[in-house]
Amino acid sequence: MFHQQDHLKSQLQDSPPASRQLFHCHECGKQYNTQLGYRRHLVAAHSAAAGLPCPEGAPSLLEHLSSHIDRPPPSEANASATVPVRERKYSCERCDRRFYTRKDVRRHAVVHTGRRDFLCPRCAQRFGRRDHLTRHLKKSHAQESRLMPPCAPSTPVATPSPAPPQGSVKEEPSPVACDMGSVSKEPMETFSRDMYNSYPMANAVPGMGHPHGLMQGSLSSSMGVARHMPPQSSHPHHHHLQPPVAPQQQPYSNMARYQHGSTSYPRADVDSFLLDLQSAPPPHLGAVNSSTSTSASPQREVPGEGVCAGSDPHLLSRSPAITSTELSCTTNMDLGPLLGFLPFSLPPYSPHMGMGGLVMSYPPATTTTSPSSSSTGLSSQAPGPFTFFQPPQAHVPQGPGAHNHSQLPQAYSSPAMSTSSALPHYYQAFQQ
DNA sequence: CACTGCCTCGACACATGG
DNA sequence: CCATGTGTCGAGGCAGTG
Repeated sequence: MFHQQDHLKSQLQDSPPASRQLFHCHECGKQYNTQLGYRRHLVAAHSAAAGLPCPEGAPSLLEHLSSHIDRPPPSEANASATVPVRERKYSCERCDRRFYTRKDVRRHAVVHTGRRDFLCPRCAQRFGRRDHLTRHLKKSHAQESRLMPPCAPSTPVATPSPAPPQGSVKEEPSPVACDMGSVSKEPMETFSRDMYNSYPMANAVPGMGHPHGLMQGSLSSSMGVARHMPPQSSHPHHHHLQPPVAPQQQPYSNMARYQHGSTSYPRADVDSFLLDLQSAPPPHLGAVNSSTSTSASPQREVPGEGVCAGSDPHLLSRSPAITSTELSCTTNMDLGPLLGFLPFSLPPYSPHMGMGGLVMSYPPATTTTSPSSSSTGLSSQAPGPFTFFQPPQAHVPQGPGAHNHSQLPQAYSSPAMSTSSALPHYYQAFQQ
């Protein structure tokens, strides 16, 4: 019936996934980065010409589809005679929404909890579901991912963590999922895991209202990305581990988290977050130790990370100090060692730095002039923990083009060195 | 049955041109 | 300023797998 859709379907199947493929409109030659964009174009521009109009007279595809609501598909019309009509017999206790399966209800719970345990290692954006993060990585960071050297999946390096990755909390998926371990089928994903694994982050702080909402620290570690606690948490622990970053960096990382504030984050959430920025206490490792040692388990990500770290030449080439730190981090949350190995002193805490979330920053020099500093292409994007922690002086405002954007994940670029063109508008809004 | 991931749609934000 | 086009994300449906 919908020739265009069939066409699209076949085209999608032919297209390699996980890459930023283009969707070409054979009618007008237009290209789209997303399937949705292409489909919308088809519906809007070629539906009439292609004979898409529904036989029933629906003016648009969407309207046509809506006409089928509560009606079995034509192909199943006959079968429906013998198959009882499905009903949404599982309802959400908090909103009375109904679903076809219980797992859908559980997954739906995230809507109420507001938890966003899946953090993008590249832009610090958070997602409530793993598949959302996966999709985000594929869509938004596909190109960056391709620069990453594939992580040998068959190279078992790290000792699998005994702790089940996500099992503790079923109703509310633990942040652990961030390890992306199960998603590591592509270079990009491999990179993600690397990001997660380098350093454990301070996690749940007692009384923070995030019992299991541990931001598996590993993620932010190598990337220097702050693993933000869910909005509910009024005391982000990420400030426990505060790398010396330019004042603007933190706002940026936080900002990324709220880039879709209007829809993704309730106003209150944003407000509370801003409050955190202003009231965040100086990094305090002690708090981290005491609070994290019993809670969550950043270690959970260890397995995935270990694998990557072990198989990734880039990671192997890192400083031994880092390696040892990582190892220690995998077993406990004591961040003392973590900070101890830092080659530089942490900058004095400043409210302007916001919650000390770890923020990844690319050293202007290394990222722009020596992408090959490390043995792998990944180096240019994931130069290693040390490179992410830039001495304050490194963040000197630079003119546009001061660094090569094509080789860097824009999101990771230090705001200080980022030009207005390097970041989406909503990112820029946070750079003030 | 639970977990995972893909597909799809709706909503929103942003960019651009009139 | 507004309309339009496009990209992205939240969320639900559902199939595959163990």
